[in-house]
Amino acid sequence: MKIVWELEQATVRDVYENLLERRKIAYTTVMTMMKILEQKKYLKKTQGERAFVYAPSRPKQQVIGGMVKDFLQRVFNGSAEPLVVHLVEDGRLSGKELREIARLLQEKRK
Amino acid sequence: MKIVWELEQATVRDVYENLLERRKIAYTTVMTMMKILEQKKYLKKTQGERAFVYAPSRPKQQVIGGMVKDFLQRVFNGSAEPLVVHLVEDGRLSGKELREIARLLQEKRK
DNA sequence: TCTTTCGTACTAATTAATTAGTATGAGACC
DNA sequence: GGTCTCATACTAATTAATTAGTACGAAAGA
Repeated sequence: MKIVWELEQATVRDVYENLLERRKIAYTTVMTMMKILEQKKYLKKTQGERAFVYAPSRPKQQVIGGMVKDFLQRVFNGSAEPLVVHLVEDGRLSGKELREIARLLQEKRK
Repeated sequence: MKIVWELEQATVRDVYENLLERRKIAYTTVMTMMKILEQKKYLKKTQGERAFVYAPSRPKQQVIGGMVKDFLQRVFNGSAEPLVVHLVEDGRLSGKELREIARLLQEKRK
């Protein structure tokens, strides 16, 4: 999905070649995965010049939102606050990021 | 794991009965799972009165931290800030929680 | 036209995760 | 001692996810 989001639209070959740079994988494997993503309605395909062209069928934000929600449910029983606390306290956020978040909160709380 | 964390320590039967309240599951299934968790070093067992008693072998914070890190890596390429932004903007946080987080940030940035 | 290349559909092998059955033994109970 | 309950070890069935092979057709190139 990440790759298709990145490219906005892509053929199996596009994704295959992109993935190959990072790991050994068969062309048909990519095809199968993309077909499944299509069945699950994450991608939609249209007939291209030669091969099918796949494009995301749901906004990335929505998909990611769902994943975050699932994770939250599974690990934190659905509540977001402990996760934020964890992230803030964990030291993985730079000073700059912390400032941005603080600013965001200001906005939000108006 | 959640159940063992909750109880601090538990036998297979404890966990089994706890789970049964929420869904149908076989005793031996729970046993198998706990054995695997033990192999993976999430639980350690000691001989109890009759059955083995299992206890967490790693701090909950550490385990959850690992899960958060994995999720972050997979979904956000490892950066925490976009996730926090997402959580804050998503409307799943109450006013009270937002205030707490703001306060936390104050602390942090000192 | 013949051969090579590319793409798809269909099928299948492999691996991992989940769930559970069976044999067996130790102790409790009568 | 015989039997019932509970626990474990070992094995296995089921399901889901991942990865890939094969057959075949279209079309591009020589």
